[in-house]
Amino acid sequence: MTAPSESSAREPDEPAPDDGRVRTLERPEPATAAETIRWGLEAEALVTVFGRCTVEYEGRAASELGAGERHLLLKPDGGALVHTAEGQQPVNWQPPGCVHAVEPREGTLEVRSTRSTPAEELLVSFEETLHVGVFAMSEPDQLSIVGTEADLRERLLEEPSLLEPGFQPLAIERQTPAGAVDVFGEDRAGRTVIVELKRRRAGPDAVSQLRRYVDALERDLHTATDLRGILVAPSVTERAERLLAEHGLEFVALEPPRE
Amino acid sequence: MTAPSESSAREPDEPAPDDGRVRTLERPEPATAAETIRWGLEAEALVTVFGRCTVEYEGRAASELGAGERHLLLKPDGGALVHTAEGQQPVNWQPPGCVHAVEPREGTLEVRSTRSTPAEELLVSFEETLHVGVFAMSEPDQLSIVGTEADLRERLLEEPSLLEPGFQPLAIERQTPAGAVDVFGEDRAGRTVIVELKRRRAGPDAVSQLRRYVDALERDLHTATDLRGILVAPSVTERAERLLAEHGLEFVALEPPRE
DNA sequence: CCCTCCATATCGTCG
DNA sequence: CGACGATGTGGAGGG
Repeated sequence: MTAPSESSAREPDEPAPDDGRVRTLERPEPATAAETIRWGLEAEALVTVFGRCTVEYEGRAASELGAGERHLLLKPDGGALVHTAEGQQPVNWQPPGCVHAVEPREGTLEVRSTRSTPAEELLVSFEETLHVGVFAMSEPDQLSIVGTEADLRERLLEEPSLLEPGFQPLAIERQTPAGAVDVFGEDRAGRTVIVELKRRRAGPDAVSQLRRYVDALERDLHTATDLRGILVAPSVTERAERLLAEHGLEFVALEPPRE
Repeated sequence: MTAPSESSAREPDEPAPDDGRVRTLERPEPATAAETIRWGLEAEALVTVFGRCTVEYEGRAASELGAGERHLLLKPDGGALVHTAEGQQPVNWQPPGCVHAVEPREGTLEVRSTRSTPAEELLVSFEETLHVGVFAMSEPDQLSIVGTEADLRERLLEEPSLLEPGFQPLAIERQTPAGAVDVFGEDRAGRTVIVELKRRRAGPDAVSQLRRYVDALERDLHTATDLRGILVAPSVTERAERLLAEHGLEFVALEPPRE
């Protein structure tokens, strides 16, 4: 890795400038790193550690990862993420709510994150600590998102004829012995209609889900003949389409709104 | 945020030491930041940007996020992750395979990640760039993990009597019109057995899946009476248990091995 | 807590 | 590239 311009010299352990929101260490000694990381976690900051490390996990499953350069993210809510060069998902992690413990140990820096229910532990051992970053975070801002299944449901409720002329929605999340139905209503002829919504192309799972609700409601209402199940999604896979036909279920193409 | 020890002064834009594996910038100008980030991406390094920014996404859905301090991770494989103080998941992201573009623009630093199929774009606009990090990553190391569904299957195949005395596995991933069956075999009486495995407590979804396979194979083999469907998992939920009973399916408790 | 289900799910594998 | 199912799925909402 060749730098694009000249680098200034700064001794190991010498902290980078602290403007009150960022603090960094370059190649710190384990003891120095541990002190700064603990301080950052105490201050509810986001802490990063980059270096050569091994990772061990034990809990719902168990895993081992040999030595390599990794990027560790410690969140103020107790979450931990270990990222490698590849993949959107962290190679190892710990969910929010964990307790982070940082200890220098035999020349290495050990970061241990633990929780109970379920009992889980993540251990990241840095044999080389190349960078520590402490970043002051702002209060969380609300993410606004459109194009979800809830948006698709709103679209259908605002314009029920998108399902078919004469459709009348009567309830959302109506309970059945098999779970809650997305949209429950009646068609023009007064027949009960059960709608299962999917925000994207639907597969066999979606059909099974719809089938469960229809079965449950047929048993519950003893009205086997006058019950329709309709899958609403942008499209269906071929196997899903066959499953729908086999069980007398229907499909209506509809996309979630984009605004 | 009060530092645990004295900070040295370093001017903005003055790069931190470059030992060939880490390079950082503190409070860089947008143009300087863009240059270093481009250089880092070019070098297949992992690049981080911390600062105050807004985030916009448009693609499979669409989202907006107001200004706040966030941590951006740009991966050499083309992935992007925007992390806030909270949550294990990034608040916004882009999967691997994207093209990252970095531009200074009207006093801000814009990072844009795009891909096609599906067409998606993520735009992170930093109104304040507080830190840039460039980290040289090692080649990926294999993660070894135990306790998966595959491990549970191996356990069952090595000791078929764990299902029941006399069980004989005949195939794994046997194809049916509804998909592949986890384990396919015969019981002591010569009846066909379909096994669906779950590494953790099983819910209604797992029962539906098993039911689909049993239905498909009954139609395919025309042997409605001599076909058994067995769900193998550490445990089942109450609703799943009722669904199993309703459809004449069975349950056997078994956990994935831990070593 | 458990249960249930959505997700810009992501990821691997297979056709 | 699409389909299909596993995931240490995570996260939200309800009981």
